[in-house]
Amino acid sequence: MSDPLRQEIRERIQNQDYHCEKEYTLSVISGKWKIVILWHLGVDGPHRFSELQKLFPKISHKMLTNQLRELIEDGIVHREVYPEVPPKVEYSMTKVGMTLLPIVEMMYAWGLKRINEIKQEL
Amino acid sequence: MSDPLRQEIRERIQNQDYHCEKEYTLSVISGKWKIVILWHLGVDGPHRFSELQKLFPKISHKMLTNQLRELIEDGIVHREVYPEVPPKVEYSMTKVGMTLLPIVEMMYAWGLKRINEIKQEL
DNA sequence: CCGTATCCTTTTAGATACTG
DNA sequence: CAGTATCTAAAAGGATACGG
Repeated sequence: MSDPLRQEIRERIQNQDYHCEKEYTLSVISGKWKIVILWHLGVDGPHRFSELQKLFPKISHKMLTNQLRELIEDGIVHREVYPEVPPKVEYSMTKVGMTLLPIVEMMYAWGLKRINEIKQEL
Repeated sequence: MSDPLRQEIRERIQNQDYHCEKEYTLSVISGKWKIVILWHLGVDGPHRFSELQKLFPKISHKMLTNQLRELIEDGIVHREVYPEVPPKVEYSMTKVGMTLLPIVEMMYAWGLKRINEIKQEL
């Protein structure tokens, strides 16, 4: 397992600690590569593991595996294994995952606006 | 400095790498305590350092300092020092910071809905 | 092709003590 | 009261090798 924030939030939910709704959402989308993964899966459709690797050349094998596993655990991403040789595995957004897209889009819009403001200031 | 994601995104912006708008937004609000800090400053108004400490008993002094400094660097939070003895320092949301609140609110709504769904499944 | 396990280096964050 | 510096323990993440 990786992210301790995720762990803690999940424990708090188990313990009926209901003051962490925002943190829960953040814990789902935090992680260096998660929103770009969500973006590609949500907008462009399903991707194989190796396709994601090509999209993000700098991500390590281990990191990609971890990010995907956490997204699956959180019900955001679905993993489909095709019984072929060599194996084929496809990752796609779940219904729940799709409901996150508006937030990602708002984040995109805010970031775009803010980056432009920063450029003005330089 | 702390968060390497923040560092990297800032470098990419400096280098005119404009494919990181979503990541920029995420980098601003990520950090274990930032959204709760934003929530309190945005909804309840300015707070002193010691007041924030009382709100989050588990946060360490160092962590709170770091989170606040990063939020200030990103133009989200304003720091006002009053020339008194003993010193009084107040933190408040900037105009830019206030524009983040709708995203935080969406995250709250999504988290609330999702946590309830998860409870149903148990 | 896809995923896991191990090793090892780097980074993180708490505790503590100190300054204006 | 507010903030900094140092030290230390824990954790993350890359590289690599191996298994299905």
